[in-house]
Amino acid sequence: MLPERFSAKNFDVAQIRSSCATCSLRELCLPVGLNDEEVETLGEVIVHKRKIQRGGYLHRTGAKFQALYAVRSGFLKTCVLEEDGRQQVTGFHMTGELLGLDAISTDMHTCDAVALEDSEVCEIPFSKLEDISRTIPSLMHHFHKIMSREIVRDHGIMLLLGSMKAEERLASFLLNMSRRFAIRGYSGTDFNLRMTREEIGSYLGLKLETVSRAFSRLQEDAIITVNNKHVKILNLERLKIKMGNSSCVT
Amino acid sequence: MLPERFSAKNFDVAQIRSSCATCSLRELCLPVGLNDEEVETLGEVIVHKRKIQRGGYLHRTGAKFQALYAVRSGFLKTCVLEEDGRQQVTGFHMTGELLGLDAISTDMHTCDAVALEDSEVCEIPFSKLEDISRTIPSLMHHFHKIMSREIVRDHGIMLLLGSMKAEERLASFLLNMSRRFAIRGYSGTDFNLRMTREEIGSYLGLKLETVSRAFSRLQEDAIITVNNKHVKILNLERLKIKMGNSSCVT
DNA sequence: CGCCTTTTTGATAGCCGTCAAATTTCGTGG
DNA sequence: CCACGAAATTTGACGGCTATCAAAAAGGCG
Repeated sequence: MLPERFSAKNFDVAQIRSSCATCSLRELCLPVGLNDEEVETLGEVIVHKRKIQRGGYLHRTGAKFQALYAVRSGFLKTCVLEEDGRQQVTGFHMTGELLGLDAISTDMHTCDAVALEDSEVCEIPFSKLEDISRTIPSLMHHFHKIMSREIVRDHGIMLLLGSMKAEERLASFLLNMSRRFAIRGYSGTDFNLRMTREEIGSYLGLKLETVSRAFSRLQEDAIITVNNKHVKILNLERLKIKMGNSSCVT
Repeated sequence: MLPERFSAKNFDVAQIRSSCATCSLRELCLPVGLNDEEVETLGEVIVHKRKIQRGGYLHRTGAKFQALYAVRSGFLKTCVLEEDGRQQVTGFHMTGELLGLDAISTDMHTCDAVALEDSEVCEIPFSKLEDISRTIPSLMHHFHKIMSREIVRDHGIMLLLGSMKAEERLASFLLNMSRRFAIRGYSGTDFNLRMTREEIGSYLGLKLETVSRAFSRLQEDAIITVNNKHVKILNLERLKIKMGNSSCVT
């Protein structure tokens, strides 16, 4: 059915399907630590990427769980909704990060995942991932590490929500963003936030006005400059001091 | 070397080592959903239980990760320490629950685990668990569910810490305790808390005085009675209303 | 260019943290 | 078994941080 030029001879099928092998995120994402052959195997079960435009949903609370998603490009948030309409943002997700881990427990997604800018994700059917991880121990182990890392991250946020005040929370948040941008090759001191003050506030357990005031305070102290969503970190060290010496939120 | 009566012929070795097969927690713990043969296999890798007396440490932050622990009896807390001495309790752990999941990510424990009463745990060497889970798909899947459930639980606590006020947090906490006691066959409306007001406060992001006041308030409203660590829930429905209609913390 | 959303900033109120002291409970040793 | 001291709990008074309400300014999208 496919035209001649797409036959296996001329075109690597694995690359059509997912191209883990050639993906620039190979060192950030699920394939970390796998050899070429193993990456190939993994790539074969991953469904071609799916696009979500800004504001669109990757999945909604209650939807049947079938696949994990790896962020290929873009930026997403996950949030749990309360009956009274309030939402709590549980995370922001950048390239190479895995979404949907919460859904394994009940076979249903327990949160909404919304794209904050046009995004692409790779779809990883979970049952297939479990299948092949039986034959690739390093993949299984790495997957366990990813889940564990999510737990550690959540504990860090619990610490933040349970014991920091507004300015410390924001400093912690900015340092976290900074580090994650830097890992991906972007500037860790000059970046654009994709989320609103309200979303930051929801994530940090603060009201949007409080977030705004905390931004202004950090700017008055000449630690950062803020112009709407554009943030420049002028003094990383002092930002770390503002955060307090509490355990780093990963 | 062993006296005759301990030879394999007279005594089931698997039972000496761990007795998953005969453990009363089989339906709460890691073996959920396994058949007899699989439980036997699992039981063979589990190291004989270890006792921790009240106040003792199961593990400390920074300790090398080698095994997960299943609570056999007793009650423990996990907490992360900040440099300035403050501690944030990240969880309370009852029989059948698994500890150490956070340590997989870095091969080091990221929190302290302390027994709040004399406790026993089964030690599950993690590398062996991964080995046998390759041959027992249902064990692997169940393990993934357990990790995922921990993530969902943490998200629930983030919601609590980020958006509830003191009385709602305490109500939520009491309902959670109630449910977990009930699952284990104890009364869900009449129980003794094992932790101090300070530990509850740390878990809920409140100061101990605030926890005490919230207890008093619930008692004034005739929703519960409190005598020190002894709690009776007089009106479950009204306690649920106090919590607000927010998503349940698991 | 104009409308709507987002952000900023101010004023005020309320919840919770802090400090303090009294009371009860618990653990240890006599 | 009782007594003593340390730890935990309760309760009050007060202050500070953040939420709330409000309005103006800035930015984004059609």
